[in-house]
Amino acid sequence: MARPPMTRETLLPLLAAFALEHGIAGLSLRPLAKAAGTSDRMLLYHFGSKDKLLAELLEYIAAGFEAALDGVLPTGRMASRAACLEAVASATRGPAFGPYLVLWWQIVAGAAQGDVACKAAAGAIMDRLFDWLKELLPLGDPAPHEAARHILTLIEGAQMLDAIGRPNLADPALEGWALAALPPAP
Amino acid sequence: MARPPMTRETLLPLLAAFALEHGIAGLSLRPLAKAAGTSDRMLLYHFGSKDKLLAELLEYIAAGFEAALDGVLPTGRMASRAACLEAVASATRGPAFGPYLVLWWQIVAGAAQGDVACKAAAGAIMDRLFDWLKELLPLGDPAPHEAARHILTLIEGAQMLDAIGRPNLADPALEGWALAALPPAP
DNA sequence: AATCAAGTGTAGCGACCGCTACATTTGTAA
DNA sequence: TTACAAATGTAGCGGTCGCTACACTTGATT
Repeated sequence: MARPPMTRETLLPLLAAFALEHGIAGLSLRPLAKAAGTSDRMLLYHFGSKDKLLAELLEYIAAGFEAALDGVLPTGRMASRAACLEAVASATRGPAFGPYLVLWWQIVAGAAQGDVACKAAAGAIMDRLFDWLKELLPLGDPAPHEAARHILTLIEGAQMLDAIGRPNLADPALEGWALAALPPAP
Repeated sequence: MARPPMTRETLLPLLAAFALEHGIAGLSLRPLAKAAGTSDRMLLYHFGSKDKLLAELLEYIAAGFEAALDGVLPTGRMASRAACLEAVASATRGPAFGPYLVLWWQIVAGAAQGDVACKAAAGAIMDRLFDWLKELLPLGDPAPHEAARHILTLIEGAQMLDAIGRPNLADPALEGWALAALPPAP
C-alpha cells in the first residue's frame, strides 16, 4: 500500500472527520495525527503550529458546514414565511445534522471568548444561512431582509434550547403562527 | 491576618469569580487554587476530585446566574408582549451581563457534548428565565405559555448572534412587531 | 496530659502536552 | 552519479496536568 501524498489538502478532510467526532475543545495533536494516519511531528511540519492548524481546520469545517446546509436545505421559493421557517428548522434540527452541532456550539463558545478564527467561521456560516433564508422566502415578501433575520433568530434560539435538552421550550415558536404578522416595510 | 475557615461554601464564591473571568473550558486546578488563596492539594481535599469540584461549581454558578437575572430583570407585569421582549432583551444583552455570557456559551457547548452537569445548569437557568417571562407577560395574555416560549427563543437566538459578532442579524426581530400576532389558544 | 481525627504543606509521580533537534530516507535536478 | 532540498522517523525536552504519599500541625475529646 503505497502511501498517498500528504499535504494540507489531503490531511484536512481526515482532521475534520476527527474534529467532528471528538470536538475541537480539548483537541491534542497526537490523537488527531494518529486518526489521520500520521504523527504530531508531521502535522506541525505541514501546518506550522497547532494554532495555525486549528485556524485552517476551522475554515475547512466552516466550508463543510455550509456544504452540509446545501445538501439538506430545500431549493426554490417556499410558499410562505411559515413554510420557510418550517423547512429550515426541520432540516437543521434533524438527526443528519447532529454531528455538526456539537462542534457548532464549541465554535460559538470560542467566538464568545474572543477567538477570531471561531468568530470568522461562525459568522461565515450564519451569513450563509441568512442568504439562504432570503432566497427561500416567497418572491413577493414585502420585507425579506427582516423576515430572514426573524426566522434565523428563531431557529438559532431553538437550536440552543435543543442543545441543552429543553426542546420543549422552543417548539411552539416554530409552528408557524409566529410569522403571521408582517414586519413594517423597511 | 488569621486565615478564615476554608470550606466548600467559602471557597465556591472565589472559584466562581475565577471561572467567570477565565471560563471553565480549560480550567486547571493550580491557577484556580492560587486565585482562591489555596493549593490544588486543598481543592481536591475539599471537593474530592476535579470533576466533583466542577459539578459543584457549575451548580453554584447557575444559582449566581439566576441571581444576576433577578437583579437585572424588571418586576411587575409588562404592558404587552412586545414590552416584555424588549425589557428582557435589553436586560440580558446589556453590558452588565457580559461576563456571564462567555461562561454561558461554554456551558451550552458542554451540554451539547452530553455533559450532564452542564445540561442541568443550563436547563435550570433557562427554566428560570422561562418562568420569569411568564410572570412578566400581561395578565390578560391569552397564551402566556406559548408567548413566553416564543420570546425565550427569540432572545436566545439573538444572544447567540451577538456572541459570534453578528448582532445585526438579530436586532430587527426584537423590535416589537414580531409579537403582534397572537398564538392560537392552547 | 494523652489521643486522635481533621486540616495543611511539601514534594513528586506518571501521563500528556506542544514543540524541536537530529538523523535518515526519498525524489529530483544537475 | 552526485548533490541537494523536501519529507519523515525517532527521541526527547521542558512544561503542565490531575492526583497522591507522607509528614506535620492543630484543636477538640477523653
